[in-house]
Amino acid sequence: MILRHVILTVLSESDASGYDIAKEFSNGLGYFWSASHQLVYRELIKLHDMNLVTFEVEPHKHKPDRKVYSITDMGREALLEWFQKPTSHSAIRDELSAKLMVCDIHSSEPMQQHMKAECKESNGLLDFYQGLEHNNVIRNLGFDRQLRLERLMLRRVILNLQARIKWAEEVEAELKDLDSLINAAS
Amino acid sequence: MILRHVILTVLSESDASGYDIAKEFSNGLGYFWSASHQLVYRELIKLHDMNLVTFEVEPHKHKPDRKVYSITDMGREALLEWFQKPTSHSAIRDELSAKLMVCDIHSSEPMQQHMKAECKESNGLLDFYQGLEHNNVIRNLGFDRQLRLERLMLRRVILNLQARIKWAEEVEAELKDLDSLINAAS
DNA sequence: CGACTCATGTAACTTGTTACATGATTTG
DNA sequence: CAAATCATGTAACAAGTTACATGAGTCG
Repeated sequence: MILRHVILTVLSESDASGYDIAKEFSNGLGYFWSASHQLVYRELIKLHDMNLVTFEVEPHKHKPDRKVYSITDMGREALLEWFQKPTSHSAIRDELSAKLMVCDIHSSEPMQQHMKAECKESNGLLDFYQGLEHNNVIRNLGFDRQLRLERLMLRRVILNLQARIKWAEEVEAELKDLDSLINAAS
Repeated sequence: MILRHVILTVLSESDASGYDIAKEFSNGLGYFWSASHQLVYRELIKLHDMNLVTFEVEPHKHKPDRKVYSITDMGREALLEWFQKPTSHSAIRDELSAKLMVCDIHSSEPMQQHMKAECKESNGLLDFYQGLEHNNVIRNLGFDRQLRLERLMLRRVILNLQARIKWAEEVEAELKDLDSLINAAS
């Protein structure tokens, strides 16, 4: 549902092949959505069935043919309708909290390891995205709308990572304290 | 995969029917995971096929029979194995960021409305979860392990909601600024 | 007397993952 | 000479949603 609209948004900016779109999920789109190439191809077929996109085959010598997709007027309408419709919170599914619950019946030691790994990984990602943000701010000397929107997307990721790191630190400290009580009692 | 282990964790604490477990997703489990009753029943069948749980039918007069599930030793092993295994970051999928991208080709006005709604909803949830946290802290006069773990789960939700609210505020302010530039130019 | 709770499920569908397949061209 | 890039897909599976079905008991 949402992936379909992400694809329509990409096609609103310029025509593209399934391959091009799939690649974008490793770049800019990857800030907020992920999808494998298989899924992209499947969704493009569905979008075509719904008359929201058309395509033309572009033959290539020495390379596979490309199917270049374009958005239709119906596609543009569908995109606008989705854009204006209220957004509901998606279901929470958090594996680390699920594992935290296991600390009630097992030693919390593995959980402390998970928290260390979470800090390390999230800090690595945070550095990366803050690097992109820094870069974005520098490039945006004028008032480029696209750059400013890109920055807001980066802000989302950054704020989320900071919250994850803070949580991991809190949990690690608290679990250490919990274990020290057990050791003191024994 | 994860739902299966959440169910095993519940059954580690006490035996329960599918109905009981499904109901827990509206209570404590709902802090970090969601699942419909249909899905819970289906997963219980799979867990039974894998010999990770057993069940006994408890007949009831005037009420439907209950299938009461218990975890097996194999189930306990499987749970411990999952608990100790490193956790990978789950794929990012954020509908609001996806809609933000549409602001590049449409008026940002609907997005500002989405941000207002997001603030309102997240603030409502934040109040609710902070109420639970307050309650938890008050009850935890001793050093109850379960209560302290519950509090950590609440911290996850709270930190995440605070990040969401901060982002929504930043986006709303920035989009207003973006629009004022357009109006000033015209 | 209508709605909610208790308690189980089936079935169709959607969304996403993983493994496999093909085959030419470019790069280290 | 192996690996990556370009470019398309099929097929099986896993996970989650939505709609439907049944039927007694309780509460306002």
